[in-house]
Amino acid sequence: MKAGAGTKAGKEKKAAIMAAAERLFAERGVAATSTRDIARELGIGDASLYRHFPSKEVLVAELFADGYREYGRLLRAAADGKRGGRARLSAMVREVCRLADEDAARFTFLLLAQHGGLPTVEVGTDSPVDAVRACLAEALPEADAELAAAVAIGVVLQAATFRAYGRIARPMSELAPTLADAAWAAACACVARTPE
Amino acid sequence: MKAGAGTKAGKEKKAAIMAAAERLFAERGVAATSTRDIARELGIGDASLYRHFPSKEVLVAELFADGYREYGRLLRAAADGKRGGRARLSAMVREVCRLADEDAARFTFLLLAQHGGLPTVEVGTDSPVDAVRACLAEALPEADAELAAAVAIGVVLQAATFRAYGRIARPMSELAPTLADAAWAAACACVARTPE
Amino acid sequence: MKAGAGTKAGKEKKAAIMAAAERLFAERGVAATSTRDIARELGIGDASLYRHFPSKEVLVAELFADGYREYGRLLRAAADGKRGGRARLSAMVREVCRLADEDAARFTFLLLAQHGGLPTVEVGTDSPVDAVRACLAEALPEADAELAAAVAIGVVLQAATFRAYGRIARPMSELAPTLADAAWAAACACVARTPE
Amino acid sequence: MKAGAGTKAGKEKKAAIMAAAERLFAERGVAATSTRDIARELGIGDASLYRHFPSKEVLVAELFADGYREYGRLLRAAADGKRGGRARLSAMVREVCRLADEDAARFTFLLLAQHGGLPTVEVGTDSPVDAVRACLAEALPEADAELAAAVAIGVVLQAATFRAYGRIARPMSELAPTLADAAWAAACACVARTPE
DNA sequence: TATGAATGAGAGTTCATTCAT
DNA sequence: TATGAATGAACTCTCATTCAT
Repeated sequence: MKAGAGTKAGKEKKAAIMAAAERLFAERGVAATSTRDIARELGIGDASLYRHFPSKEVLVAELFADGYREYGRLLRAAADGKRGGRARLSAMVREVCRLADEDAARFTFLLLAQHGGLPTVEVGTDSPVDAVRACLAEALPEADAELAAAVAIGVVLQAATFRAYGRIARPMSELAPTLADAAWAAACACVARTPE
Repeated sequence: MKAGAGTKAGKEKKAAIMAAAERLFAERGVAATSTRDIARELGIGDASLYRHFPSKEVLVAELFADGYREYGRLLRAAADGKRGGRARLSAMVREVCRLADEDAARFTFLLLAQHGGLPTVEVGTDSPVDAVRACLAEALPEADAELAAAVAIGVVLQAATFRAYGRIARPMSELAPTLADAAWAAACACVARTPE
Repeated sequence: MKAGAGTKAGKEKKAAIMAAAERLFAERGVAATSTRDIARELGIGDASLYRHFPSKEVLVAELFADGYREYGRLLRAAADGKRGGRARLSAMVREVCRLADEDAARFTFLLLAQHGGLPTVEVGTDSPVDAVRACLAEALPEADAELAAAVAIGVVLQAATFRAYGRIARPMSELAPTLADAAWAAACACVARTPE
Repeated sequence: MKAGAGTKAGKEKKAAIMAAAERLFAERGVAATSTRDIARELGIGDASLYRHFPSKEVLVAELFADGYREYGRLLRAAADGKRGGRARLSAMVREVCRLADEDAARFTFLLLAQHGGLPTVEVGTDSPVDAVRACLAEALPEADAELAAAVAIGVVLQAATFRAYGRIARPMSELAPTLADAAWAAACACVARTPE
């Protein structure tokens, strides 16, 4: 049997490693999580990781790139059926809040954690950030798209950060309508500004 | 009597260490900066840091607490003369943008970097976050103060993050008016559910 | 019945492994060549080597013993028809030079590389070293045979080493006549103490 | 006290490390000697080595470069007073034999061991090899200097190798006169050859 | 006070080898 | 038979910290 790279069992193991790593990275940060920590979490030897990933750096990068792309896809999908910038942004915000609630580890790792500059990762225009930017660029053509995206995203992420620090108790999904309004309002404020 | 930890020379040295550490922490992150890096930056021996700080953790905590308190003070001072929530928030945003432009290292270290959960730091109610929260709690008594603070802060910090990643080129101070409007609009959206 | 270790296909595989290993060992040294390197070179799985060899050490030993014996046989064969010590040594030198040119990897592995003391290998009196020693012992009965063999061999091997390091450009075969004279002269100097 | 790099005690320690490393490298080879082995030999922690050398590679390189240069110097010094190529070569051979007997570890490390290609080391024309080459180039201007050096050096080094393997029992110094004759004879054989 | 030296713990990674399939 | 997965041991090297001077 000359199976290329990755038996079924192998792929499952790889997925298990990624899941465990993601959880630990979200909890403690990438730098504070050792490869041994990840292995111990899975009950395997530390050297076994290296059958599935050539290095910790690649593991982090792959994890990040995969998740980031997936998030971008989900946001675009959420906005897909909606008409009007406000409704589309609203759908995206709702989706983000759902993701934050349903898989907190992944959300934290992807959007709140610091990965040390991520010099390796290049996601192109698949990212959730770009999904928001594209939405707002279309809806508010007179606004600085980058800035509008920044403020809209900031609204949601900072709420999530407050939640992570325990300053906010309610689940994100409950906050979604309010955050959607706030994000839209903030984005709108980026229009019709005569540069002083 | 040689320069001691309590003397003028001692204090200067301590300040120099803090400044160098802050710069390196902002550039590479706390975890990626070793005590030796800091010492080398200053041209002193690696053990000399321990004349002024009992541990790296304390250095980080002190740096953070000092800066955080100072930022809180500055924000409150900026808002002091103003009347009305909107004007007060606006002044705070302007001040934050000025700080971001004038000492990027400190700003990045205090507001953008992650310090690994910061479990040691306890700033009480002196923090810039609480300054914003207090301002909005007074101005928008019907809003969830914590949430309003989160969205207003998120607006500004995410813009700064985009700038740090090179997505936004203009200095923060130029963006300040827009960000002030956006922050206020976002905070207002946290009141009731009637779209303004 | 699939190809087994004793079948024709099995023997071919084993030979392929030995050839690849020899090349890599010569290029990088034994210690710097991993079993995985060898497997990858052949496009087979890392565990497959162990179908043919019980350990890396045995692979090295077998490779060395085989080659060494073969070299001894070839040297003896080269000298076989010749009369007189000088002619016999000359033929051996020529043969060694031919071997160096024709299969540099094998030559380097067998005669220039160090294998870490080679404690496992025991070639008895089949070795090329002993072939030279026997030749000189017969031709120069008054000389210390071991020493005479050493100097004669050193003449040729050091030339090959210089070639390996790029200090000598011409192929060994071109140097063979000169090296034969030099080796003979050196061996003769091991007789008595009367300068020839 | 702002001593540049290296207290007196520090320099002694560095020398001790180099001596221990040299001995182990000679005994087992560079690859088979771990940094921990060296540290254990000295009764210090493994991390302590890194206060004196930035890496194992640098330790090896420094050791090699230092010793090689020293050997070159000694060979040139040994030949200095002598007149005539033969006498000069003879003095060099005697000196090499003395070095082999007096500090076998260093001799083995420098001249017999394999350091893995030594890509880092660049000794220029200070090396013992070049000392021999220069001597022979002057004495035998019609010979290919590189080849003459190779054969002369091979004579001595292969004798030393035989000794290292236990094939020769007498100390090198006893063999020196014979080896000097043999080396000179071999070098002379590189003259007056009409390239066939 | 300031420093070079020292160090135990631990990092990421590689290795030869075993094992289940 | 051939293989991907697994692994314990070992590797080089870094870190925050302590200590003698």
